[in-house]
Amino acid sequence: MANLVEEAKSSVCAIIDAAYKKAAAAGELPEGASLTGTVEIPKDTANGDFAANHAMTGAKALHMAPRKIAEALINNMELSNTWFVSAEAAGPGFINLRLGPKWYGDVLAAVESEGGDYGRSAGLAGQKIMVEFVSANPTGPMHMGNARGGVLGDTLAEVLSRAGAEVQREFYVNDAGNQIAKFANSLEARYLQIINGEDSVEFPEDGYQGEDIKELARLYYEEKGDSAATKLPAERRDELAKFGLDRNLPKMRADLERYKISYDKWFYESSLYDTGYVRETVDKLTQLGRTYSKDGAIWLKTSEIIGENLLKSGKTPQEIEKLELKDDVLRRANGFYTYFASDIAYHRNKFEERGFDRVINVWGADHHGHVARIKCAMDALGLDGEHRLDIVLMQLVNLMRDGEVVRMSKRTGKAISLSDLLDEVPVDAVRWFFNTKPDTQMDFDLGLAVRQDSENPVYYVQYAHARICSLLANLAEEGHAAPSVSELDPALLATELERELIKQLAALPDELLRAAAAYDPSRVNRYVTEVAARFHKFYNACRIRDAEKGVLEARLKLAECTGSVINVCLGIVGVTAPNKM
RNA sequence: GCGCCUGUAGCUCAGCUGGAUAGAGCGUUGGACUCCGACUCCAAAGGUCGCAGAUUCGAAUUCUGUCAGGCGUACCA
Repeated sequence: MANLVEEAKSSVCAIIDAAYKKAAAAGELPEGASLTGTVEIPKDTANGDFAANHAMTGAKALHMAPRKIAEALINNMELSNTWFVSAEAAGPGFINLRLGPKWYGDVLAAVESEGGDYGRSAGLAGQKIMVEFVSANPTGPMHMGNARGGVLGDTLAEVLSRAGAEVQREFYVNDAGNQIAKFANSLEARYLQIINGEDSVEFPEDGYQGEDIKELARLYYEEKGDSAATKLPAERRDELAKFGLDRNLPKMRADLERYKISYDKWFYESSLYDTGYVRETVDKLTQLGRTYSKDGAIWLKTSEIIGENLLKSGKTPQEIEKLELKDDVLRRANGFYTYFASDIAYHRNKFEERGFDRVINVWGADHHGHVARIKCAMDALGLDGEHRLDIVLMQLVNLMRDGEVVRMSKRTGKAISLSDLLDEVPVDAVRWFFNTKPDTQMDFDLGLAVRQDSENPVYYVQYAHARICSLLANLAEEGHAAPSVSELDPALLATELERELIKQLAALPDELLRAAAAYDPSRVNRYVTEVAARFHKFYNACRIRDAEKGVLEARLKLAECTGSVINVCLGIVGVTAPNKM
């Protein structure tokens, strides 16, 4: 679990701290101040491998010019027995330090010894986190939004896990409530139309228009004949809905599997009703004084709860007034609970019954009106939704065909489903493509996707991996195996390109921590693309086969470590790392 | 109206906790294997960081205002 970048940065701070004490003792700098600052990696390596700004931030406290402070610190700096070989003052007062061979060797040693676990850290150790994603409506096939959400959720979960958290992936099956009633009504209409003719039954106005509904009704008819036509409508609808879900859910599972997503748990909304948990949760809110009755319905005092939170965070009553907060119905006048009520119960279950410290939901941006409400409901239950429930809102995907937007609606019947997409575009390309920052809108042009061969950076990265594999295989045949790091002299990796590549390998642990902290797994794409780029540059400029034995082996080792890191990263994104292409 | 998200090169996007001359890919133009995989590499051209103020040694980054686009604002889910 080594993080050589972090360790080097702390080392810089310690070195500067020691230098300050020595300089103060020698009377070169005023005593009694504590020098703090940040250490960063300069864009331009002409400015060293690490740059510290301690002299600049300390200028006021020491009443001296930053540049003078930097010089005094450097004069009193002890670099022997550190990773660094030189330090110099630069620019307005930066202290720039340069790494020596030992550090580069230590990076390769970490990659070698940790292998597939390289990049893991303990930053989130002890945290039990749930990532709930996709949770597509089981009444129809999954669409492009689900495709994006699937990659985001799955990759985010992986990144959190590698940052040390205990992560569970969950799919919430909305197999209850109003949309299931609509599903049943639609199936019933199609079924009766098959038996009695198109015009015999009017299709429900808010029904699901899709071809898949007709298909399910047809399947049911083929299996059961017209036996259900004479049954009581309620019984018939229940049977049809069950039939539909029993076919849709396994298909979803299979599509997701093909997409390389597997869940730890499929959680059924209906179970919350079966056990009375929804009612109990609403009752609890009532006992807490957070509901009221009006027009025959039960309402949650959303505006009151959110208002209290905003007051605490420093908003004025006037500002809150302007937001025109509204309350929400939990139980309708007809006696049925709303989706909101069951969602509150579901989230309460995640925290109270299953003990997650943190819960992350990946939602489409069209659900964002729901975010504040569900958090506030958790607050009302004393579950601190504000801090423990995070919603990743993902902007929707515009599906394009021939430059025109295709509307993604289940009801138009024209939507391109996830399985259609995977028929047209390789899984590797789709997973890579959808692993982008959640909050940007994106267009997905099917025509473009098909010819996404050489244009897609995923192939660039995969090519680097294949190249490394074949290099290792070829040289092994010639009797050159990569030695263990302990057997090679890292000083032989002396060119700028080799060192740039090693520095990039060293950055993985930090990169994964940042991706986890920002809920932005797309950082892995950019990171590994840069690994591949630096490898290609190195490979192009540094011959391996014809080099002197020590150099050859050191470079071979570097290639092997690079391949290992690429393999780890592609694994996180869910993309294959081929040995040849 | 109100709220959330987004405006950086022709296109798609990076840009860390405010740091040094704002970067990459694609596209365009030109170049590099008799050589470990040319699905690669090198180079050039391309910028009012939406706009206007404020904060400070220093702003694409923070704050305020403003313009543009997306989404939301149901006894739907």
